[in-house]
Amino acid sequence: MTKVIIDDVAAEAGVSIKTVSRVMNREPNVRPATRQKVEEAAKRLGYRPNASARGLAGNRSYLIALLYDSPSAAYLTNLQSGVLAATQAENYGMVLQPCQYDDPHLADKILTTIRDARLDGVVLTPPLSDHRGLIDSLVDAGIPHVIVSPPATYMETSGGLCVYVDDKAAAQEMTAYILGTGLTRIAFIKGTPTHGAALQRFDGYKDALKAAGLDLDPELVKQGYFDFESGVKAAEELLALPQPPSAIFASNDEMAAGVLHVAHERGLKVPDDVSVVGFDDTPLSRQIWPALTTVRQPIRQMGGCAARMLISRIRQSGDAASTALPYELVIRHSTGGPK
Amino acid sequence: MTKVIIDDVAAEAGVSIKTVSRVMNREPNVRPATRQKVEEAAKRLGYRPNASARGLAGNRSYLIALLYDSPSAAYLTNLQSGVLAATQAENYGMVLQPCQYDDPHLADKILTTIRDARLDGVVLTPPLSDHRGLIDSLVDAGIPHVIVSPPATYMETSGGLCVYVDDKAAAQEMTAYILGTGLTRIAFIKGTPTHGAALQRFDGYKDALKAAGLDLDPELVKQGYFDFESGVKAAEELLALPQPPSAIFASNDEMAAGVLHVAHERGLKVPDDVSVVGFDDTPLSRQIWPALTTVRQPIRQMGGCAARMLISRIRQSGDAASTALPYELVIRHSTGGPK
DNA sequence: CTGAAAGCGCTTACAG
DNA sequence: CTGAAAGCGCTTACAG
Repeated sequence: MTKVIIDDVAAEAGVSIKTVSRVMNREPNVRPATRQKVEEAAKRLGYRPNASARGLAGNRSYLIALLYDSPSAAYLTNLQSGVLAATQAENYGMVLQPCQYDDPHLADKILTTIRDARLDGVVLTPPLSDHRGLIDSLVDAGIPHVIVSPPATYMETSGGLCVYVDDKAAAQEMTAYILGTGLTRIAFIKGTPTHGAALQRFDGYKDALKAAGLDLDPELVKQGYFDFESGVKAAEELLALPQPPSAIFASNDEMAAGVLHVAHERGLKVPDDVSVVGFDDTPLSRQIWPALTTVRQPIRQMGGCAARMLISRIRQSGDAASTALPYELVIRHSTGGPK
Repeated sequence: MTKVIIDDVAAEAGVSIKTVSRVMNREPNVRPATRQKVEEAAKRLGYRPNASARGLAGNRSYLIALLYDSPSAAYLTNLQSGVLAATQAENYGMVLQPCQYDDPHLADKILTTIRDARLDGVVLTPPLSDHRGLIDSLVDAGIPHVIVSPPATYMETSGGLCVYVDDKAAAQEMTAYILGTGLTRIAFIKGTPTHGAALQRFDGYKDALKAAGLDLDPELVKQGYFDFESGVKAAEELLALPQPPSAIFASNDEMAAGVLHVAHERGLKVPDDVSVVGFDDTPLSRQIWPALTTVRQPIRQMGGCAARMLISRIRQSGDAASTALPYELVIRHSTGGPK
């Protein structure tokens, strides 16, 4: 119960406190035998480094911030939980930083916050992942950062660290699945245009049509904004067409929920009259009726991966590289064919 | 850009650093004029206290922890956002602490975490709000804490700090509303039995029936556990009854979503064949079809209130008292009557 | 109501 | 690969 400090561990291991410090911070240049001796002593004593002392002496916080602007609650909590777990395993802490994408001074404010709180690095999440001004400021200021679901152009033009899912391949595969159920008149509801993933999903849809030898019918493509309301609006237009689609692929679950809403109001049976597909596999997709066919992204793992990459970059361990994580098609009851 | 420290503020205000410290920590015994002088100097210089230095010198973290065990994502993010805002306004920080209700060593683990991280206090959220062992440990160890939605018995028997909504009155009012639409055969799906709010909601339902001169029909009351699945199960039993209910009041939105699911599968029209009501006003309640009539709790405000009460208790400012926040009936399309 | 001194437990340079 | 000294920016006692 009585608190254990670095001197205790040093005494127990028979080394100086500086060596204990090296081990706790995973610094190189410690003999394996010494490292092990220190780790055992720390464990035996139940030593936990004092975060405040570390922060004060090192002029930094050992904290990373999760930057977000009102994503869906499910997305945020999953990502958060992944970041938190990874962060604690590395003797780091996580703080939450709500942001406003539209704030013209966003980049300045964030930089100030980072300096004031001596934050070690930040994780950017959609839609902030698309905020070029913010990203550029971070790069210019030399702030370590990792981007979750970056814009397509960013991935190609920079050496920045990113975590993502191959949205294009996922959308292509899902479109192919729908085609496989015998439906060819497939509508698509696009996501927010500035969001990289939105573009990729649309590309995947187009590629699948092309691969099947089908032409893209422009009247079957509607602009949405990743929210329920825009899904409703797009669905109303689509289902009022003289020749309505036999399937609607919405770029995310919330818009798909909007589509279901409109289908129900019009007395349409899903999937008999129209198939509906989403993207994300949020809890919502299981709770609406019928349960939604969708694409699962491993959000929690993406958070963990982002945190580990960021910390490794902060420590200059230098073996961090952008990572693509696997997606998965989840076939439920809003589409025909085998479940 | 160059960092401002307490000495700079002291010099600017013409006082000692100790006085600046008093002002920043809202301590008493500072002449108003002096306080103002310091506050102006701090503002002019853009002074932000160094959290690490405060923590090290004070042997505490100026951090409060939000303790939770997998509540709904919407609930967590809302509460979190309220706590975060209040906390920052008071020069405190917030950390997240996931817990496992069923862990037999939960109380010990939490106490250890609190000591290791020198946490100043904790906010308990459902279902941890009902964990007597945890609460007792916190009380015994003298750890400042605030309970969100406490068990009914706790409120009456202890001087503990709580934030809550009058669940009983809300459920009573909602039941009365359903009765007002002309329906009398109203079923009720209870929530997790150990959860105080679950009991209160059931009490409110019973009181409303009694006030209307109606007898409680035991076969119309089902046990649920605040999750989608248990809502499905309860609804299946209810709707298979020889004389099914004309309305179903689920103790939360997720269970209500389960009820809608079953109703749709059975080809029942909502609200024509059966009215459905939830509790919480999560985003889900707007995204399912038809949009759900429910009760809104001001979750975000509850978080802010809890944080302010906790910090005031930590500072021994001593004017904190348990607080009831207002609820609101949200009438949408899953019930008959005027919208 | 206000202040001068000591010290919290680490990391940073620097040395070897 | 390892260590001795200094100091980070606050708060805590203690004084007056």
